[in-house]
Amino acid sequence: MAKAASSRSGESHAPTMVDVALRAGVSTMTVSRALKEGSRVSKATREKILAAVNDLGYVLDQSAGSLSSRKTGFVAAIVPSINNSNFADTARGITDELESTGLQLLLGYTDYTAEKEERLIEAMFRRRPEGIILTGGAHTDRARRLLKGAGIPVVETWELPVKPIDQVVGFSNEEAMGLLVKTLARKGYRKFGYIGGTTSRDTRGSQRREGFIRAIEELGLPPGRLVSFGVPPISIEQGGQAVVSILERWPDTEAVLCVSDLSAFGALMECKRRGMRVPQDIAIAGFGDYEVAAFCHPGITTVNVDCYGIGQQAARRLIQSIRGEEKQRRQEIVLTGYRVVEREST
Amino acid sequence: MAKAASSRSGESHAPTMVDVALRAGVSTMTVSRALKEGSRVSKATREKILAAVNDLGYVLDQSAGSLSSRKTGFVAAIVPSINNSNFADTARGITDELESTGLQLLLGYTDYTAEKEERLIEAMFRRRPEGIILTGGAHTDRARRLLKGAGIPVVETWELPVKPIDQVVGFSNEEAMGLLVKTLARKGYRKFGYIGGTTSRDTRGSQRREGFIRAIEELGLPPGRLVSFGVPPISIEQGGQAVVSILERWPDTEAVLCVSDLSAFGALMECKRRGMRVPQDIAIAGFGDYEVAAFCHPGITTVNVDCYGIGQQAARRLIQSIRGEEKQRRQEIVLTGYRVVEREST
DNA sequence: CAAATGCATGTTATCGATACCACATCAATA
DNA sequence: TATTGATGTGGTATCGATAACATGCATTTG
Repeated sequence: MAKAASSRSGESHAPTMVDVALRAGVSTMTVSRALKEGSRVSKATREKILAAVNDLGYVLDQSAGSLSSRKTGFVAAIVPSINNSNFADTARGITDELESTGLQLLLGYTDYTAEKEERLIEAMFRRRPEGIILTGGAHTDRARRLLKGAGIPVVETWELPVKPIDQVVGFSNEEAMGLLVKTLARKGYRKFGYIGGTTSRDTRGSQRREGFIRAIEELGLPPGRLVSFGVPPISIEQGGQAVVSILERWPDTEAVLCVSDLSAFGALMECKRRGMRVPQDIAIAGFGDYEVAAFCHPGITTVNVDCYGIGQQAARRLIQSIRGEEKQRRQEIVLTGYRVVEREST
Repeated sequence: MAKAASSRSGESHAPTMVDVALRAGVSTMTVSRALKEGSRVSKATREKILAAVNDLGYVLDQSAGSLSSRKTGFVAAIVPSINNSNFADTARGITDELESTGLQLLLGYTDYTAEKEERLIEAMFRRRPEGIILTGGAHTDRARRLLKGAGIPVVETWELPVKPIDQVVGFSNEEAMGLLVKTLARKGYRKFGYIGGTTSRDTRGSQRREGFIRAIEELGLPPGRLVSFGVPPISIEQGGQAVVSILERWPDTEAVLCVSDLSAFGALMECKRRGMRVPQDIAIAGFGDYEVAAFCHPGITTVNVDCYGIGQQAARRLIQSIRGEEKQRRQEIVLTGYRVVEREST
């Protein structure tokens, strides 16, 4: 009645390290070492083991490994949306940077809500990631508590939070938008409109809006004409609707700045559809330097942000903190670059 | 000299289920049940336990749980690129569909190479996913072997592989492109150009190209003028270069079809930059119905694909196979819809 | 030549949770 | 009253790997 010997090759369950060890005639410990980089196993033994692994089609079980070694090999990253090519670039930067380290990315998106972020953080923490990368500095109280209590490095990206949790890799959206206003003001534009929401959901958007307002003030220009449409992210279509709304209320508007290139593109296309000349009748600028901004006609003036680099650097800092002696110099802020790219739309 | 009792509250390590159990005055088994949906624990006990969980800031460790229950709660998905909004939509569909089930997505991208896909599959299998969703049917031999040997449901998406591994959720790219050709032929276009690569890297692209060629033949039209530029994915910029190349070699081309809306958009903008009228001087059509195609001016005629639905359905089938009695009717093929969307560019 | 060192490998005890079975209650039924 | 069944809870073994320590053998060194 006893359970039949599990060494029977006919068994249907997936092979474990024990099976490999038996077949190679060594202990599981040696198998474990042979499959790990930089452990010392004699060449002959390693070959025997690799042959056994191959024969059996064995695949290491990292769940078991991480329980034992107390290292999961996971890194968590949370972005507002993966349909946004800016954030997709950041995710790519993270993934590429992690690739060589053997760390694996757990990626989630919040749809721009702090509540979903909180739920994601909680779900991901059940996987015991060794570090986490977040977009922005707006989190629920509970999320903050979780993040601080987890004892893992945290990197906030894409902006400069007032109260950073740990490390930061980003730039001032306010300054960046201010720079764009100043650049256009220098070209002679004076009556500015702005398309972009106020909601707390998109903190980077709000910061850009603030930057716009402040720059207008500082330059002593006529007050900006602000319009917001829908919930973030503002789509191409909404950009088109918004520019119409601006032009109806303030027909003398000379330049319209948008929270992102997508809304700028929508505005641009709507203007062309209406037979307006850009930039002669109205100038349009965006933010983010999406691919579409460079290749549409006319090209859209925008602010280029190093999206991929943000991901790369965030991952790099995380890896350092994970690998490092943990007594790492935390609290560091890495500023990433941005620059205004002038094109034909202004 | 003995190790001090580990029940000391001053301990720095993260709390485990034992800590929660001690604090709530129950066994770990009861804690485990209390934290799991649909297990029977008395209301009073559950509240005690949840209070303890809260006090200690306890977070369940799923690595440990999955080792014990032999269920990891992971689903793997592999797409060619996450910077492509079509595939991002599919990833969104998968994630959204998984959300309510407690399954978590492991997402990876191949950069359109089968080798990277193989490496990803191997890396992901170390996490013992309960199912896997792939894009396309082109895999290395080793990848096929891994996939078949894993004993988990596999869903191939976005096309109809000749030799499916398991389940399929997709459509015929060949037919879809053929339909586009026929639609335009019906409008009177006869001299067609095509922009899109031949490489085996992008199998969907190759299938669309085949569909183009075959439809031209079937309709008895003058042979198509084919141009391919660079490695996939063909960018906006390359679309612009390609259309120039077509017009130089075959100035009388009436309509240009592109492997995707991105190249179509590039072609469109390049034409406008050169002062050509679309569609009067040349008609342009794309594939994929990206947001940009709908809102650029003129709007681009294209083939709408249910990207999000592909992800949703793939995830649904996977969930059924995972939850189901495993003796599920496998080998099923789900056809997802597509339709030609005619806009001003043709 | 004995002692010391280094390398390759094996042994044992976990990591943190859950499956499985056992058992004590208590209410409903014959 | 005895029997049955439903319910809530606990005890123990175990999932598959690795850390930490132990061991055996070969090589070096004074």
